[in-house]
Amino acid sequence: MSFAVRPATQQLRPPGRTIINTLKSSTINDVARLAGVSKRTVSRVINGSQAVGESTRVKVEKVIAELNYSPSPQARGLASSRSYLLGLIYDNPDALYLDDVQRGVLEICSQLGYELVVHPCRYRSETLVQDCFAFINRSKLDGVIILPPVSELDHLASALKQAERPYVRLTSVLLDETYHSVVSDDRAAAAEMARYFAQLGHQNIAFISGPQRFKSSTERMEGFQLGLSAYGIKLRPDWIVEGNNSFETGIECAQQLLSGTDKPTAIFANNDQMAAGVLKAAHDLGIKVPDQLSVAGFDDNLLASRIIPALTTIRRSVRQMAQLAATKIIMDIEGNRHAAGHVAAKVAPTLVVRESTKSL
Amino acid sequence: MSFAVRPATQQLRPPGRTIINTLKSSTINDVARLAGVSKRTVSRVINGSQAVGESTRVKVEKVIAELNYSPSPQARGLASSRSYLLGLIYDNPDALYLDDVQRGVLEICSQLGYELVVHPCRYRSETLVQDCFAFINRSKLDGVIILPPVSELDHLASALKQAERPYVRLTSVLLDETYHSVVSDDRAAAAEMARYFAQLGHQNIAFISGPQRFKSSTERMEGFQLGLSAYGIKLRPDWIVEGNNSFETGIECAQQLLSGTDKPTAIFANNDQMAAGVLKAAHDLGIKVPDQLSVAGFDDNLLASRIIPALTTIRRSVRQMAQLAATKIIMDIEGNRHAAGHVAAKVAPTLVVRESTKSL
DNA sequence: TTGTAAGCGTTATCAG
DNA sequence: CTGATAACGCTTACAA
Repeated sequence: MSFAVRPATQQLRPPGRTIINTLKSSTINDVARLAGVSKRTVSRVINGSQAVGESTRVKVEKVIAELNYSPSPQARGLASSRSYLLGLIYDNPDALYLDDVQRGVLEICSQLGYELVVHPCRYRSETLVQDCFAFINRSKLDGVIILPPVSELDHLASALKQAERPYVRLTSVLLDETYHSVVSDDRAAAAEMARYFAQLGHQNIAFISGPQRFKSSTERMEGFQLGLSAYGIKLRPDWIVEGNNSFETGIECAQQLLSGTDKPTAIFANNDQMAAGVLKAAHDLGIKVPDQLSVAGFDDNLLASRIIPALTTIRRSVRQMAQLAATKIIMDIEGNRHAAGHVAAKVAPTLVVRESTKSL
Repeated sequence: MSFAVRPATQQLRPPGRTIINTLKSSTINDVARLAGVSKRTVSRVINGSQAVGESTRVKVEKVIAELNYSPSPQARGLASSRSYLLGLIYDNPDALYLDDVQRGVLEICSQLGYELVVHPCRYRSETLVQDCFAFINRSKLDGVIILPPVSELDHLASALKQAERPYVRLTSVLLDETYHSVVSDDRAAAAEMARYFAQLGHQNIAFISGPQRFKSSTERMEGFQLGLSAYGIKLRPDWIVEGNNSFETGIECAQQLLSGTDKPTAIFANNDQMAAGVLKAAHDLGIKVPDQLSVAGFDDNLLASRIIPALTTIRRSVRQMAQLAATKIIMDIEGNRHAAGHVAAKVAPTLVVRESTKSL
């Protein structure tokens, strides 16, 4: 059977037509028929098999392009038990972080033909593991990317490992093989903040930590303490208070810290939300920031640059971490675990100095 | 062939085992075999067909529960050309809004057995429609939910309509059939803000609009003007300035508004981001908010309650809108377009008074 | 290098 | 009310 090749003058058609063509998708059979080869050969071309003659490949690719053909992920999945779907598992109150992650992951996904399915869940749920597996199985996800703090749950990870389901965890300390991990070095970042505070001349420094059950919290706290100790500064135990990362607890912790007779001259909070709470409390107490009190946060979320005074904070390149995670997981899915292990696993956050800190 | 029904004493097993069971999912054939009926009958039960004997149904359901069986969406999709996947199309700079939407949609999705696939896109792209269709076709999405401002693009909607692909648009004015729409009444909300300003005694009022190409911007502006006119107040033309909804343009617009000799005593901005910019500009100019200037925004995003002074603003129940959208689209997908048209299509935003406004 | 045929787990058709 | 049997669009042994 022979076909006249349609000239590429599609511009002349009404735009609606093109769209409809795109909509009613053709199948592998159409391609095979038009190219005068077997299904199997088309399949080989689609999957980039080496065992295809150059001229055959060109011919098939041409037909594919003409037909605007793209294989059905459903049929593909059914036949090969893959779905070309990645899952994103999180229980994250920070919408900004989440959005960054999604964009980063999607940049890679769309290049490699995967889609992203989102799944908020409850970190503290008894049935978290079951929930996640139900999610994964329901849509036969090829793999999942897990965001903190859920990513810190070792029992989830080991269940995934046991089930041989590819996964990558975004964490703030290495908890798993490098092909399962992308970590932001929160410890080093907090140490850098300590150094900055010390060089500003602060001695009386307070720290508002996040929940101690989160690794990210302990990493930041320890990094901060370590950094300070290099300058011979030690945090007073009563100037270490714990919040839950919310704006409200930031206010409460700050009130506690700033109510005594001797007050700290600088406060480092575990995240920007709480730092914003500190700003609020200080404002209400009539304490001027940064003149009487320096304040810093962690995350560099939207708030940080909008608030008055703008927050000195730590910026993590969440987007980049997400890209790395997506790259790794797709490599793993496609049988390249070894290579995935060699993709960068650690991202260094950076200090962003704004208006909320000042030398003594 | 006959099978002893396994007693339901799964609790006795080690928990790991349960998970693995859950992972390796059984098929419709297993269910059919164990229940001693045909595949077809199991399929009927799954899909809630009426044409199944009560005793048969019970028997099958029992086996399904025991096996923890759930049908493969891939196979289902292949056979029935449905994917049980919903798409979310947006080009939204506001991560908070996006997160709210996702949560709202997912609450409904998970109840009804659908998953959500996300797709950021570029509002201004020439190839937007093609991009969206490629996205839809690639994963054979059952339908899409479109967020503003992309949702305002009529050519996208009509292409979708022509292709008979279910969709729902979240907009700020009714642009489509009610089964294709969930709208937040921004006009009424802005009018309420006007009333509030007027009752506070303000006469010299300025407005920072969003881009006039967005319906949401024109709706809010017209609503505000209408509300004001009820009190005999008219906006001075030079006190209507246009920003692009960013913090930065909020600053610029405010500088312009506040640099003259006679200044407005109140500024209403099209969104919270710009209102935050106004706060910043006022602060830098030494103008006290709310003592010398009242400021209000729109959205009630995270920023609004964290900033100092906390912003008076308009809260939209985004979550609820998202739920309605998901409900409608699933009804439409499942052939119940008529019912979808009768689900509430309009959500009323509400005024939230905080610290940034004050009576004259 | 290429093709044939047998699934993958559902739903749909059409009898009974 | 129930059950064979043929799709659905693709991959994968197994040949050729």
